[in-house]
Amino acid sequence: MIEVRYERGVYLPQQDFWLDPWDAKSFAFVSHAHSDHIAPHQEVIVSERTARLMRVRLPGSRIEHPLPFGERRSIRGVDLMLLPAGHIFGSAQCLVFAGQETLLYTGDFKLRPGKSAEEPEWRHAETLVMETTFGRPRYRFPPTKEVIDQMVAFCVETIDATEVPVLLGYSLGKAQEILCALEGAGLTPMLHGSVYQITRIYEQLGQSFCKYMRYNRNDVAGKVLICPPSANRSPMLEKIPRKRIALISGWAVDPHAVYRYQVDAAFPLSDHADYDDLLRYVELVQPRRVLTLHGFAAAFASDLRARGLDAWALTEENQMELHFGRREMARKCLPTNSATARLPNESAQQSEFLDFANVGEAIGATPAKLEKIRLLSDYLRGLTGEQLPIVATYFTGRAFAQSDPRILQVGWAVIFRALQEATRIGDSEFHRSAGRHGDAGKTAFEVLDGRTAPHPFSVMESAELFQNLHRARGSIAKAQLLRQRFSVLSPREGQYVVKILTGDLRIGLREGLVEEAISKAFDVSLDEVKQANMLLGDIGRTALLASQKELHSAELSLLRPIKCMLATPEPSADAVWNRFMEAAGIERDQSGSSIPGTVYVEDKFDGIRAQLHRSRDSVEIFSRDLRRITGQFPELVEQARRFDQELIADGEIIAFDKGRRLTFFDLQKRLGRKDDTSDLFAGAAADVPVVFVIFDLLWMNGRSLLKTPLRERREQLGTLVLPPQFHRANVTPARSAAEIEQIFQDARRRLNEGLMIKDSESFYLPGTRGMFWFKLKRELATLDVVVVAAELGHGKRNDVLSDYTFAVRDETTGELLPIGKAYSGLTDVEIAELTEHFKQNTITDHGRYRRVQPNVVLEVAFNSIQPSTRHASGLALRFPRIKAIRRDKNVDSIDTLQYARELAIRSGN
DNA sequence: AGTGTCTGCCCC
DNA sequence: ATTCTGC
DNA sequence: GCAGAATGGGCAGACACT
Repeated sequence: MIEVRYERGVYLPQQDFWLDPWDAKSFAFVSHAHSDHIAPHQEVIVSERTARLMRVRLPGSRIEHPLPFGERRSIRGVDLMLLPAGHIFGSAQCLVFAGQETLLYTGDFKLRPGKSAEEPEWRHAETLVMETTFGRPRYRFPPTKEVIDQMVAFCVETIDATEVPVLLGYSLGKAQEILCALEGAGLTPMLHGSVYQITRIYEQLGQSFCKYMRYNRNDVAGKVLICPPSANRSPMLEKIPRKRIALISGWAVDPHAVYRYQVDAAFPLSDHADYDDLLRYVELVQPRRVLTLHGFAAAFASDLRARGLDAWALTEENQMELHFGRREMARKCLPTNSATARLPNESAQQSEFLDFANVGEAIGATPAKLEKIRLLSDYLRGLTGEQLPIVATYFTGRAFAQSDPRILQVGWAVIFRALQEATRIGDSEFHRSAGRHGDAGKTAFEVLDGRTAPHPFSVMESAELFQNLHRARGSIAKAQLLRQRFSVLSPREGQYVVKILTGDLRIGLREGLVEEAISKAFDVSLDEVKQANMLLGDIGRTALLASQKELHSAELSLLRPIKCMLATPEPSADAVWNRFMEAAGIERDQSGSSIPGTVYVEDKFDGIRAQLHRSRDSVEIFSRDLRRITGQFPELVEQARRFDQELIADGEIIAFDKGRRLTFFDLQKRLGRKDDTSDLFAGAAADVPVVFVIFDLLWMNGRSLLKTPLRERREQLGTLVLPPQFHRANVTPARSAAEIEQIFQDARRRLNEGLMIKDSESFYLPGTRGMFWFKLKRELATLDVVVVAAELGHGKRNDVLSDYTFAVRDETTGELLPIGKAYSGLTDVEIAELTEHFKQNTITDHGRYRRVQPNVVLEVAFNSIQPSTRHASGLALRFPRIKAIRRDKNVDSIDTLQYARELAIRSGN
């Protein structure tokens, strides 16, 4: 086989011949005239057209051998032939003959036909040396015509909006391809100077184009600007106020290309072969050996080996997709490992918060979880120790850590007010924008766009902003602070400030994926990260510890809350039992151990999940989301001091008086109430007495019980002496689905909402909703109701009527009285159908909200029903959800107000 | 002072 | 809380 | 199976408005 080496260019030592070397050599083949290829070699082999282009781009003297395509020649003892490569005008492949052996070097090439490059040709060769810029399966380009149509549509729309379309493509090759693509679309291209110059040379070489103009800054209106990518963010373009920029490149298929390259649109028109064409080319050439270079060389070689070919990468530069346009740009492009790689010549000032927002956009743009994690971890890795905890917290949609007691007291009203004042937009326009999106973040982006004077916003400044918002008293002061900031933020930054304020990032990434990104970024185990985050309740601090490899310093300790174990809902005793059988079956297969046969059944309590920490001299109570609620239950704290042991107990606080369980409704009355510690037993505590029902023991006398089976935990719990106002949850063992069902029926008779069913051998798994605890609930009753109004949803449901107000009939007057609203329970398809129906059955249209003909009957389920002033019926449902669309019923057969009242009375409310 | 509006990692 | 959806 | 998004009602508290 012909020997091949690689050293900043392909080298054939037996022939002493270089192929596309970066540095000046005595004798080399130059495949095409891109500037990175045309070093001042002494003697070159080129195609005739490349020779012409090269003379313009690299003046000076050298020995040239301009060869026609398809003719075999011998030059300086090298036996070779050039073939068209289809990459750009004049681009060539080089076929080298050595005895019986041949080697085909592709240079840059593509197979799909272009309008300004020759048709590619190929020959069989034993060795194929090929470029693999797009050697990954995700780079499959759509049909060229489709891309061109999109590109033309982009230009037309932009001009219609009286803005200037700017298309970015290399001045040699890509720009001319774009020019050809625009032919016949009725558009007038205007060429950047460097593009103009090259295009003229093309014309001298016999290529013809549609009519075009040279760039003239006073005449851009209605034209399509074609510029090299380096012009993005350049002073020239900055002078054009209203423009939309599109990148024309194979990298456009990356879902986050728009954010990475800071453009408004991106179209995948490439002069390189895509993944499928790379594979196809290998099949056409039928080589015995393949050597890959550029782009994803290693990955592509590995794919070929998986197909049984002898294939190896000549370089290991696998990061090329980060350097836009590879070699041509690589020299000018800053090296970067971040997801925010930018085109060269970016404006000098950089905003850290904009980086953060752009990473968020990139994460939101890809649906793939692993890609999200990769983007985030790359970004986190590049942050300072000061920034890291702040930004990690932002990515969970919070301004402050979970365990941080600070709250912002900033909601929609304050945000909208601040936006409106910052932009001085009139009410009607503002509400039109807000109404169109149903998403505060998007509204912020839209209204801020072009109405602010952005300047850089650092991560630390953003932390100060949130701190100040927290400190400010009153919605007016908060709105004022926000307004000041909005007016100096870019729209994207404003959008992300709003996203954090509303706690809704909506980029398909929440705490779980942030944990994974931290694990990946700092090369620590995911378990350790989760463990530390659970213990600290602070993802930012967790990230910082991870970066310092200090995660082990977080430990389970008394007086620091841990996440609680959750139960998976199941609709029937059979379903629950089957789950246990499945789990036991799997376990038996693996370990040979026997099925436990017995599960623990407890009442499900309708109160507040709570965690009691009792140390030698203090007591704390935490809610299920780790908030400290000690102050709300002073009498429980007082009683808890009587425990003999130090312990952490898991349980439920329920309203309880005179030996009788009260409802959640009763408990709620004292929940938000502020307690006056000087008057412990006077107010709220006396009003609504509570008890703490303990059902699990997590820690006792210095020992963690998390990895002790439930059976043993319950045994220990059984030995505790309980102070007044502390109860122990009863456990009933069950050995079959029928037994569970029996216990469930009993619970029902006691008007209990359901059961908890637990694997007696399971460990306590904080924060997980696993296959060890289940909850069994069933509706007491359902109501048949009729929809009287429909509203547009939010986020991705912004265009559908997904939110329904429904009514029952008052028998005495015949009136339809609203009793609740629901969205939950319908599939997207059903929502789409109902949207269509309601649009055609609208009585009055108030924009986002419309009253509709009462002709759709829903069966709704609910957790409880109680008196309320919210709806005209005087009743309200807790956790309403749609069970079914009752197409078999009409408005005459819905349930009555009288029946609903009966249900409310029967359930004790 | 009385009423109305908004908010809450609200609680479920 | 609940439910559906995409991975 | 998991994680995420998009939805429900109700209370007390804090402030704004009149």
